[in-house]
Amino acid sequence: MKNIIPSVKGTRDFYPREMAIRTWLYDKIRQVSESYGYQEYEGPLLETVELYAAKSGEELVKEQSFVFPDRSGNLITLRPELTPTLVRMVAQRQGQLAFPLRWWSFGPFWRYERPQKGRSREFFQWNIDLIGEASPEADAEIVAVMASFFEATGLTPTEVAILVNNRRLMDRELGKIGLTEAQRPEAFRLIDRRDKLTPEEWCDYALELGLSPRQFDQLLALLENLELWKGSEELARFFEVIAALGVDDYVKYDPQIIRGLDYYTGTVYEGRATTPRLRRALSGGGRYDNLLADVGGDPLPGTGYAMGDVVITLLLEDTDNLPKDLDVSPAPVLVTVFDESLLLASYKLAADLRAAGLNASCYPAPAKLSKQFKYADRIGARLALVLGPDEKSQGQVTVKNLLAGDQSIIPQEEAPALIGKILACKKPS
RNA sequence: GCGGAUGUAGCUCAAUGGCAGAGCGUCGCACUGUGGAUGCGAAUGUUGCGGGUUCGACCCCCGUCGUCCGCCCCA
Repeated sequence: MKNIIPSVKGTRDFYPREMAIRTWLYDKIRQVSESYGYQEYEGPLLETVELYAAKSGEELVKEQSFVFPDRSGNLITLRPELTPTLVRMVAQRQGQLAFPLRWWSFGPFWRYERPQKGRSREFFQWNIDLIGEASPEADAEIVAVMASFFEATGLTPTEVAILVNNRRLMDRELGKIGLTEAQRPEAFRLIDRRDKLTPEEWCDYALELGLSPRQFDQLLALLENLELWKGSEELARFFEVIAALGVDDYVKYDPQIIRGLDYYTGTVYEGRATTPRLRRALSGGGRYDNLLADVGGDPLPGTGYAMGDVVITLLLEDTDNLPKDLDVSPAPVLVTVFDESLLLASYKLAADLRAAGLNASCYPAPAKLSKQFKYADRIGARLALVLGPDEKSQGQVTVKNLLAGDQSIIPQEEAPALIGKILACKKPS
């Protein structure tokens, strides 16, 4: 392989096989989202840097985004997340939209990070949000959509879990053990990082924040307390609704879930793979009640999450839940070209088939039939048609079933109807 | 941004510092009107790139780029 210009670092090429998987995933997402009454939308892939500068995490826009000047010197960002765009779109038409708003989207995003397993610089992300409803029911519904997606793709509660916590609850509990309001955001960060540090490092970090040894012990106890949610009316109601929606197998309380983004205000949740081979975050989100007001809209509560395509696809592959029969050959019929003098007749036959609504391709040039049959086999065609001198003189065409190996000769004018009938029979598999 | 591996034919990988190979795939033929099987044959390389050491480098050293695996961060 020489002199081939390399692809941009961290991007992926979707060959037909991978593209079929991506389309399959998109279809699943659409199916689940729409089953709950959510509408598809899409925003621009390019945004001004200002849109993210206001909120998001500092690091997300400063260090992890693709930002570059356009020809007039304005700084353009390849979107690293969708929520700011969503919030803008809602704020712009706040008076015209019907609330509560249920919207979903699936599209590309970019983050300037070091690529590795489960992470690329260009990825696809499912976003789904419920805006205009502040109740725990709204959070529960959104979490139920996530659970339904797992269920629809064959992932079981032993393979994935949705961990839930509530920032208001944690804020209150931190207050109870004597942390000042100024200390609490840092304490959130501390909790968020617990899994990423050794117990010693974590303890040092805690003491650095000014926690007393007694407070440290109290914090530890807090994070071990799986009953903590019972002290939150919001979460108590949330779990009731989750049970009513029939997805409680997937949803668990976890006092350690905090989430990194600064704009979350209430219930937060995270979909995790729990299989030993792949213990990673699949999706994450939460309630953001101040975001609309922050960008200049009237106050509106919202809740929603995002799921990237990379890790979920890895997990689905790992758990053997990717479909095996993805059809990468849209044209089940290949018309062969016998020789130069019959090329146009073959082209016309293929056109007749297409006019009848069948997907058909025609070999583009005369070639040995063995070569054309081999090609038909390679592209996964089910039928190969031969229009040679014998057939032509009789007004007929040979139809060979490539799976069964048998063939028959049929009148050419009946070919579209008969072939349609053959293809309508279930695929022998 | 930090650490560790790795880079040889289209793919998967061999080759102790001494002629750069195999399997699979591709192409051709057996089979000038029929694919998936079989047999025979053929093509394919600046060993990522640039330096260095050496009589001699795929092999050792330095640099660089890509990829992979961790960390950071996140989806």
